[in-house]
Amino acid sequence: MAKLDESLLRDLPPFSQLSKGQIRDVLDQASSKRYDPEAEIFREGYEADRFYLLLDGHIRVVRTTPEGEQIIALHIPPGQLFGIAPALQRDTYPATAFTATETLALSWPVRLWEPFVQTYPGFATESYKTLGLRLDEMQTRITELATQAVERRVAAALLRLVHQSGSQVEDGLEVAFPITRKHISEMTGTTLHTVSRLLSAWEKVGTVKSARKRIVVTNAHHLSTLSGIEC
Amino acid sequence: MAKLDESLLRDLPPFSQLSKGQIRDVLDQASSKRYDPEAEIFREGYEADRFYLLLDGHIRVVRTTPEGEQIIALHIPPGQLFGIAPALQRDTYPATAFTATETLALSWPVRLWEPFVQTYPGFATESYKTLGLRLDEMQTRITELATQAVERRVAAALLRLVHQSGSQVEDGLEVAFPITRKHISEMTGTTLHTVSRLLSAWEKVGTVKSARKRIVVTNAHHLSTLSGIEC
DNA sequence: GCCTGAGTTTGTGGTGCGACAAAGAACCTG
DNA sequence: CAGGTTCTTTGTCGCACCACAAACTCAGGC
Repeated sequence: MAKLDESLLRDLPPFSQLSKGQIRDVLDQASSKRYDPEAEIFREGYEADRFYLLLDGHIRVVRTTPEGEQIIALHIPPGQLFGIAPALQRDTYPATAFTATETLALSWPVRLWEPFVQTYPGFATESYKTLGLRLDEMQTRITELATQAVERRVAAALLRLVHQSGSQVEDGLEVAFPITRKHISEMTGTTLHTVSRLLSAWEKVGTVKSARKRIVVTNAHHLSTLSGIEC
Repeated sequence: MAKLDESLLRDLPPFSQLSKGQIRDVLDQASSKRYDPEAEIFREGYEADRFYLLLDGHIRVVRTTPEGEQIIALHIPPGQLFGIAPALQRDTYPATAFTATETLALSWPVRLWEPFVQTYPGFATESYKTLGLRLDEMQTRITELATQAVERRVAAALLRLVHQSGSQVEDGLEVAFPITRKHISEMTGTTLHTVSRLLSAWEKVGTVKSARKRIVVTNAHHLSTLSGIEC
């Protein structure tokens, strides 16, 4: 296990209200692990024995249909808790977590969830707030899938990506991790072919720039207009 | 306010572990209200000032798109908490709640949520378990919307309806509240026309019986096969 | 460098399902 | 029971999008 520094947690919402000693305690009980890109952290349906905090990197949380198609439920940016099945009294993970990049994460055994909630001020509040945001986003995606055309859904997905995990680059906002046309199709319920066509069209009118596994949004306003979302 | 009897809560999961005195306290702080069918209980975007327990009747939780289309997020069967925005640190309701039938519900001001969680054994556990189930269902619906054809989605929606709120009748399981083709289309992301055609076809082969606002599933197995869900 | 595989682009055709339309059936009110 | 409203059924048409197919491009390994 890597040596852990208190400053790792000091500024992260679930732990920001804790004293130095409390942070020390939290860290003492954590396991730290580094993952290669495209590694599996936990798997859908398996015993939910730990919960996680993403320190560095990006995570894709994925569900697989009976037919073997994958759909992306969620992206986790650094600093967030994930795999928090215990918060919802689940004993198996409802989805599979893959790393999108090289990744560093802490984890704790589920039996510590309750003590954390009871003991640490702000931990419960922040955890449940995160859950609320995710629920909200899922509801929004359901609404989009149920009512809107592919172009709007892809535009909305791109906006969310750069909003949640975008890094400022010279000519716009870039998705902060490698992402393929296939991945985007798995977020929006379409095919990689359709996504490719949309990106090509948008590139022609200067809305995005893309390369292999990289996407830069150069005109977020245009996507806003297309998707009906303000940003 | 109606007179409240302790037996109302004794057998409901969030309160089942409470003593008589505790139940008394919970009831003393509750407001009880009766609603007509198709009444609005709370509205999306408005201040989330109370949380609710459905004693009798059925609730539809609905989201409205910018274009004014409605999509049904959730059905609440009797005995469940709803409008539990405070559990997720939200200060506005993320959706609107309509009654599907005549309805009786209790409610409490949000400031009591935290005390309930802290004080009453089992309350937090049961509330968060419910939330987990809803999250799971939403994830399943996203997956369906993203990958499956209309027929499968409608079959799956019907199965979920009779599973969660079905009442045994002579020739099968009947959806326990009035429901139109339009409502089903708003659960599955299609049009009432397509739903009508599907129900007609299924009626012809003896899978369902339907009348105005009523649906009876007479052959759940057939729907299972269509939807790929076991029931 | 060359080779292989993964990711992307673009074309062509077919179709599931939405859009539009219109009429019928059941219920509600006075 | 007349008249309106709400819910349902059924038809026809068009097209957005998927399925299939093939070629192109880039990155990494040997």
